[in-house]
Amino acid sequence: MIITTWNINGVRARLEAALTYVRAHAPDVLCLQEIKTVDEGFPSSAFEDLGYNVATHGQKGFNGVAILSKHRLEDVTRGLPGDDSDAHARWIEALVPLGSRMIRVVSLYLPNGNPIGTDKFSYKLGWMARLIARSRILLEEETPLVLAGDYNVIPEPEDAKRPQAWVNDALFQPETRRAFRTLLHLGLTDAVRACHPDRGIYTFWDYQAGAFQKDDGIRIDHILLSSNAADLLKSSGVDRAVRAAEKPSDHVPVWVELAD
DNA sequence: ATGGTCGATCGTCGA
Repeated sequence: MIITTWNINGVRARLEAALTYVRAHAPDVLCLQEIKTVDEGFPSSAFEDLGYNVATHGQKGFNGVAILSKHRLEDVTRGLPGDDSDAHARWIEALVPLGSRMIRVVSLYLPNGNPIGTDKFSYKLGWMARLIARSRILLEEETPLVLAGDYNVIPEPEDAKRPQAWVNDALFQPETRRAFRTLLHLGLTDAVRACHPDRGIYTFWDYQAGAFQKDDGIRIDHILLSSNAADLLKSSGVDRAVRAAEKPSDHVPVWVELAD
C-alpha cells in the first residue's frame, strides 16, 4: 500500500497537476494540505471519477486538509483537539483498511510560525504541544498510525541546502526542533530519513529567486510511523520531478510503501 | 538591504 502526502498549495489551482499525479502513481491514500477552499469548493467528483473516496476539512482562503483513498474511509475526525478557540483547518484523521486490519491515517498541516517572536510562533509551538498530546493518545491504540503532512519543521541541518539561511526562521528554531524530537521520542519513525540517510533530500523549494534551479530546498514534509506501522515499511521516497512540471506547487509529494 | 513568487481574492494576507 502506498500512502502519499502532498501540500498542493491550492487544490483548484493545482487540479490538473493533481489528477496527472494520481493517474501516474495511483497512491492508495493521498493526504493533501493547503487545499485553500471550503469543503463545498473541493473538486471531489474529479477524484471520485478516478476511484477515490474523499474526506475534506476545508476553510475559506487558506489552510485546509484532505484524505483521498481508494479504500474505505471510516471514523473520519476533523480538527486537532486541545484548543476550542483554534478555528484553523489543519488536521483530519481516518481509518483505512490495510489487508485484514485497519490503519489510522492523519493529514496534518502544522503552522508555519513566522515571524518568530510573534503570536504566530506561539501558536505554532502550542499546536505542536497539542500534536504531541494527540499522538500520545493515538499511540496507545494498537492500530498502526501514519502521521503524514507538512510539518513546517526542518529537523536537522542536513535537511536544508543552506541551513544558515534558516537560523532566524520559525521552521528551524531550537524550540521547533526540540518539539519535533519530543514527538519522535514517543516512538515514531521518520520514514524518509529511515530509508535515506543521505543528505540533499528536499520536499520544498521557494517560488522565489530560482530556488529549485539552485536546488535550494528544505525537507519539511514528513511521514511519521508508529512502531507497528514502521514494521510494515518497505520503502519511501520524494517525487521531486513534480516540482519541475508545469505550474507546480512549491512542495512535492512524499510517500511510503507499507506491506499489506 | 531589498525584492524576489505564488494562491485566494480583488487590497492584502499567508507562505
